[in-house]
Amino acid sequence: MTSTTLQLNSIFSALADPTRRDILKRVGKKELPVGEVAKPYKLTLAAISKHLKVLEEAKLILKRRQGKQQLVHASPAAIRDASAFLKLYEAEWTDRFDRLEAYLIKNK
Amino acid sequence: MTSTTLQLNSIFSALADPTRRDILKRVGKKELPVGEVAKPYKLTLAAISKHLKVLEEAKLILKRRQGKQQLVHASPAAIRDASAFLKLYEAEWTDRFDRLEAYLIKNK
DNA sequence: CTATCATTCAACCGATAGGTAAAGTGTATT
DNA sequence: AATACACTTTACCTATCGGTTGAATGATAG
Repeated sequence: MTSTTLQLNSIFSALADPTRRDILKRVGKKELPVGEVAKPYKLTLAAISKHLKVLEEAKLILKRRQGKQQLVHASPAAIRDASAFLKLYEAEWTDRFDRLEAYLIKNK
Repeated sequence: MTSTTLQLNSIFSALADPTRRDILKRVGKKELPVGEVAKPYKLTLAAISKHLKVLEEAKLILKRRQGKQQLVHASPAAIRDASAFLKLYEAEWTDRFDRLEAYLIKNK
């Protein structure tokens, strides 16, 4: 598999989990330490730490150490890749789909 | 969980598999019977049928029966939802990220 | 009706995902 | 040096995923 394929695999599977999408939303607005990231969820810190690892491996977030804390923020590159993938098909499919639907209605 | 959340879960996890992304790409160009969809892959028809079910449940494809065959085509609505989700954050994150990077470089 | 073609469903399997609890690591603080 | 704080890693559990084979279904052809 190409590296792009592997990247898309990890980006989309990272985005498939609602907790991770929510984390992403929050660290996109403001850089947060892991402890703060974890607060809204009724999950253990270990679970959040795992979610962050998945997001980091998909390059959707970056971490930097500041003293004892690890500060987390969203990284736009991966989101741009996923978004580009979807945009590529969006317009084309919409056109084809509209023509097909019109045809099916006409011949029903 | 809201229905939008559930939809995004199923859309992104459907897109996380490279075989499914490839199928999607092909049925976006041309409506194909299941047997044709299956041909390029070294998987059983049953496996492809499962992949199609996942895509259908995510509303990324639609099927219609024509005689013995089931014709498969891409449906743009779900792709638009996922694309909208990503676009929403793309610009915002890019801005924030650029400012943060500039700050970190200045203070390194 | 029966046979055949196109596809799906059911049962099963090994691997991966998401969660926990508990031990381990890195960085201040005293 | 010892303790505390902020995570991360490990070991484990259960559920889901992606695949297989083989039986079942739906639609047409003879």
